[in-house]
Amino acid sequence: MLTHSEENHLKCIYHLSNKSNGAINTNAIAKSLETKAASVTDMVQKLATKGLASYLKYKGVRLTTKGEKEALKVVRKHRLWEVFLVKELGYNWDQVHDIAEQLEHIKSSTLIDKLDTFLEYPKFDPHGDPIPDANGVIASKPTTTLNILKPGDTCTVICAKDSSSDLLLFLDKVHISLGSKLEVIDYFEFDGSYSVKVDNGSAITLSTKVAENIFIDKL
Amino acid sequence: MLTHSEENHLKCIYHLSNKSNGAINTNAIAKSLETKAASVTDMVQKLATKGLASYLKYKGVRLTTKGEKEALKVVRKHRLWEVFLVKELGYNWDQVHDIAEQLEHIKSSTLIDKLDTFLEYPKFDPHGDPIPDANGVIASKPTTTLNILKPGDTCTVICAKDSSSDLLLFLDKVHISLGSKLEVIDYFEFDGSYSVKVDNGSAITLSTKVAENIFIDKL
DNA sequence: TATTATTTTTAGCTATGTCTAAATTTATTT
DNA sequence: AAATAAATTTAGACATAGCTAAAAATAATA
Repeated sequence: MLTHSEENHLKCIYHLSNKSNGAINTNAIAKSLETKAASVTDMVQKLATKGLASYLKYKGVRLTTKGEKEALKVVRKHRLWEVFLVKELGYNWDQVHDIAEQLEHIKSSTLIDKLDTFLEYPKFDPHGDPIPDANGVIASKPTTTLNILKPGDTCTVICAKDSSSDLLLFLDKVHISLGSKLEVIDYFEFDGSYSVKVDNGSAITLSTKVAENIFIDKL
Repeated sequence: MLTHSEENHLKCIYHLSNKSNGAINTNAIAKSLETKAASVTDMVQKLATKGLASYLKYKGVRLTTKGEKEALKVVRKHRLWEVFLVKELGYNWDQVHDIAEQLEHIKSSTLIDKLDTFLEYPKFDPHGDPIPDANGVIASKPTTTLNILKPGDTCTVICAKDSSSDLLLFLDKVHISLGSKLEVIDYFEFDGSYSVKVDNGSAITLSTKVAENIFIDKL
């Protein structure tokens, strides 16, 4: 059983490994976790002892397969809880990180899969980051935006490209949220706007600018 | 800010104070928390220093007003999370305690009230224990069962009196769950059975025995 | 009431996880 | 290549929260 601190270090190393390749520096971890290099050294040695990381003095850390598996579990929990907080409890995506940071450490062999089912197996969190499945398989970040769709196409909304509150307010007003199902009814060459049905309801109009800023999952 | 252990001790003292009156023994707390008397002494002294409990050596502890307020916050969190786990995630009421025991320690000034709203302000948890409101006001355990209702009366389901799996299975089959709205349509003198509408759906028949074992909140 | 039993506290130890400061290694620059 | 700078590790400290064993206080019993 891993401690909160061990899980945090694993997750941190996992994230840093995705940004740069090669082993991860003690200092980078310390900065990211807002702790001190000396403390990181201790934890990293502990993770190595447990077979979760490979560590060479002065050279940096990497996760082992086992360590990455554990890191992905934490990432999965964090992102699923974020979906819950935004989709179900009505938080904004910029408010949920600290709470998810705590919820990701809840220990239970069944909880997270039940939550996943409850949320209907979301593939992305409210920031657009992919959610690992129960086996630790993880997709890449979304690249498709609404404006590549043609009339007749359908999709689900993943997240906004930029999280300016102006855009969020607009989306909220037209009842587009995380996971909304959209159907493109029409496209108008004149101004590049779209007519779109939201969750099989009434059709609304979206400007090019809006369409360019909504990440989607094409169906 | 309280630690997990401090919160656990406060909650424990709160619960024991409701069972017996007078100050609470160190030993009773230790037994309840599955720890040792010496450890409890330490924590209790700490709580006293923080103004959360009044403590006299060898005489036992009581919560101060401040301490009881904090205890009630933890109880509120625990029970609301239990409702979430049962009502939303599909756990049985005998499976949720350990998970709620962890969730109750999540720190956030907004989370629990949003959860309360999401769950539509339940008054009782799945074990029938009352949930303190945001101000710490708490009702007493339910005493009313379905069999006191007359045709035309309506109520919401609080919980089952005994949690035998037979009864739970039956209730599940007829789609009666925590928070279901029931309307008594008819009562049959012959066998004491009831005709009841569940959530404004179709009418079903409940035997006297079932009716005697469902705690309700009369509307 | 004196004695024994029980409860509670104190004292001292341990483990975890953090820190600072000093020592060491690695990297950079002249 | 030597000197300096930066990064990393080690050593030693501290706080929290738990424990055991011994001491002290209280309760129960002969």
